[in-house]
Amino acid sequence: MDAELREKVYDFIEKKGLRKTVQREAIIEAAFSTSSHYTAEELIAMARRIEPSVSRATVYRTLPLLVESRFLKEIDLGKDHKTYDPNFASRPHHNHIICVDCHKVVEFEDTHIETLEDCISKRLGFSPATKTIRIEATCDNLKRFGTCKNKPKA
Amino acid sequence: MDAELREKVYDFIEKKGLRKTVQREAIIEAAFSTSSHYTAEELIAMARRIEPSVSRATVYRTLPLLVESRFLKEIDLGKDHKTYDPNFASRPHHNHIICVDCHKVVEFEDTHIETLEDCISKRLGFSPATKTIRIEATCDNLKRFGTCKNKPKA
DNA sequence: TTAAATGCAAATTATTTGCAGAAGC
DNA sequence: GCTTCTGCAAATAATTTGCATTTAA
Repeated sequence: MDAELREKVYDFIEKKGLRKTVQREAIIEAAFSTSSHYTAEELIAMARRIEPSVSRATVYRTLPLLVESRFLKEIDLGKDHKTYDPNFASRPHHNHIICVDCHKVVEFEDTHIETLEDCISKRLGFSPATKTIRIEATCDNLKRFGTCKNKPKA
Repeated sequence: MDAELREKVYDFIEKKGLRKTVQREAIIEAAFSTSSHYTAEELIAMARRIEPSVSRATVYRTLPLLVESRFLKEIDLGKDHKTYDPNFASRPHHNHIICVDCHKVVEFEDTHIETLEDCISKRLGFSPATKTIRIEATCDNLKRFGTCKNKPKA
């Protein structure tokens, strides 16, 4: 986990008047030591590798805190469960494109989209805040081979 | 409900080899007789006003069919439940901007965004399909008055 | 010392499913 | 008549919560 980020996260914790517990430390460490997206359940497993006493409840209670801190973001990949993306600390403006078939997710940034969204928000009488763009598309594998690697049987 | 749309929906039903039942008719009628977004639970209530025998299970079984037909779309408003938007039949390319505080939702269309997304998709090796844009922002009421009408107490 | 945080297990909420009877084609 | 659909009620899955206990500050 990036040292600078770690410091920022603990600053946030402290400013909120929250306590530094071994469980929270483990969860934070786990949450930001990967660049992969994960579910709450997966984070429990990762945190327990660092500190086995971490309970499901504590992870579920810590996740909203991290989301509130803005270092972690809840993203919608169209699944039944929430997915978390730890990469907003380093790239606050990225978006996701998802293959409708193999569910491959690619992150991207684009300044034009940023600008455009600002314009649109203002035009509609809003002050832009968080933006979520999700493009669902067909990846090249599907186009070329009629199927992609991980295409579910369904 | 728009007559043209009704015909298209029943075409879809028929092409899939599905049967036309009173319950399905009521659900379809309810689903497309409003331009408001709704939850499954709300659709149950609306459909029952037309045909009281409609059960929860049938609504939950019919919703994925309508989504598959592309006339209804599941949208993510950041709630714990799914939200459905019946306006994609008339405006297939619209997007949503949501006030982070009062949860007001405004629909908008923008050709530039369309174009930009096509470019981005292709650049990343995808063929554009469904696009979801959700902008979370602060609405003017909040900016002006420090609060918006429906701001939850939380 | 004392308020906040934890683990556990039970509760909640949205959604899904098995099954026996009803109904479309 | 043969399937597909339906309602019901029970099952599931993700997440939340109450409470007694532990722990950080």
